[in-house]
Amino acid sequence: MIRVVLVDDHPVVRSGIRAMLAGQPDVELVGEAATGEDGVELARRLAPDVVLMDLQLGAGIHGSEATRRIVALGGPRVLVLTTFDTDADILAAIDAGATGYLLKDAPSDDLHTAIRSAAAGSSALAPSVASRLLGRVRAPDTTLTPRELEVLGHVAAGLGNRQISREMFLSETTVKTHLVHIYAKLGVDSRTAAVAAAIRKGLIRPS
Amino acid sequence: MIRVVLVDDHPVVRSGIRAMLAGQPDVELVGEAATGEDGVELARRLAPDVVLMDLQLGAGIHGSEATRRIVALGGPRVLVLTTFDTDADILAAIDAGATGYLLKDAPSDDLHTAIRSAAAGSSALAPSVASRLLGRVRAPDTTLTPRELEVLGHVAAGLGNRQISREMFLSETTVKTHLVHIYAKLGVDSRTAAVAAAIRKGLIRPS
DNA sequence: GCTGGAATACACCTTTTGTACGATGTGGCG
DNA sequence: CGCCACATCGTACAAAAGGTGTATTCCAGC
Repeated sequence: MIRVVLVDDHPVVRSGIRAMLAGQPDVELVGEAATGEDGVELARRLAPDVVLMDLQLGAGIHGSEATRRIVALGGPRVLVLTTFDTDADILAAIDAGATGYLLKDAPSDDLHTAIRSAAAGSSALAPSVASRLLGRVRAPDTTLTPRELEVLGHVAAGLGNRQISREMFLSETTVKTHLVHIYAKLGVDSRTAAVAAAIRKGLIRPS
Repeated sequence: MIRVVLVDDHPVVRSGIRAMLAGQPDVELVGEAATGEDGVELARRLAPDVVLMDLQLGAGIHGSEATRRIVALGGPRVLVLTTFDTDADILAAIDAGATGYLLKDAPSDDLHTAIRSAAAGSSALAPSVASRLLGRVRAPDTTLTPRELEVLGHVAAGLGNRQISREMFLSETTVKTHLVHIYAKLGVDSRTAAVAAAIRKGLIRPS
């Protein structure tokens, strides 16, 4: 029997996960918490096999910080739950020692298999997302320089080259040069396509 | 018995709402949909009393657009589900005829009372949103036509005008005409700025 | 049966953007 | 020191996008 603790600030999500796990004979939901602090405390006290951790907790410590503390306990594996796979802090959670991550809109089968492989200690990420994550982390040359990222941010904000040049105290030519490099690295050939690609890869945050 | 249809792209959320409604004697969940299109179709066919509508649907039409179409049917009341009450498009949903809105992190009691008051025809707006509604002057026509939304979606995907024209079986000039209208409605003057504005207003999905 | 929005389409012109050559300076590193 | 990535600027040209004006069709609403 795999003992699971769930940490999520949304009652709806907790209820949904609870319902999804209810039908599983080899999984038992032993505790729920709405905040990171409570989650850490619960993990310490109940020593579950797996902790399902939401990243965007409304109040208190962030999910990745809670993950770090739970991993430090030594026992439980942490599976990160997140709404968007474009989320930049998935990497932070992995870095904090999360065993894997799951999209909240994943079908319930993915949830079950992910829990089981996490409990089994396999540090492999969920199959459906593993390739995407790996592709993002070690993609060929998607490493934009700081300056290029800055330019890309302004492009995504809808600024033209001249506006960007003024904003960054550059000549328009330099902005263009940066853009050429950005296009090459992202494999696109227009500013709008670059924004689309950057959002898809989580290089910039849409807001 | 209040008949309810649920529209949300997240299986976890659907499962959670379903579990929350299961214990209610006077509420019956008669249908679920994962996309706006399916939701509209379901509302048309089942003629429920209340439709629970998520705003951020992963693919297809936006929740506010689905709300508009369902309200146009005449029968069902639409109760909007949203993750953050800072969401800009709550107003769009209210404008589209939603009876009220509900935060996803609301306790289950709130959900039940909101459903009942929606079914009774009275609107359930949280104070914070109500005040913002009062303080806001009528936004100048940000309602894009379906065709314009379609064009905007392709623009956000990074396509050029010619590619869009081929994709939609149009002439390039027609695409341009649509874009001119889109720019006017969004208050911008370039395709990239339009994408930025559309993402900020939740008109299109980033990913 | 008229009005008006939506969708379609074109011409003409200006501005912006992308591309293709360059070029210089700086800082880190083997 | 020499190499290289990064950042900076230039000119010139081609392609794409944006701006303005006009026009037709269709369909819904008054």
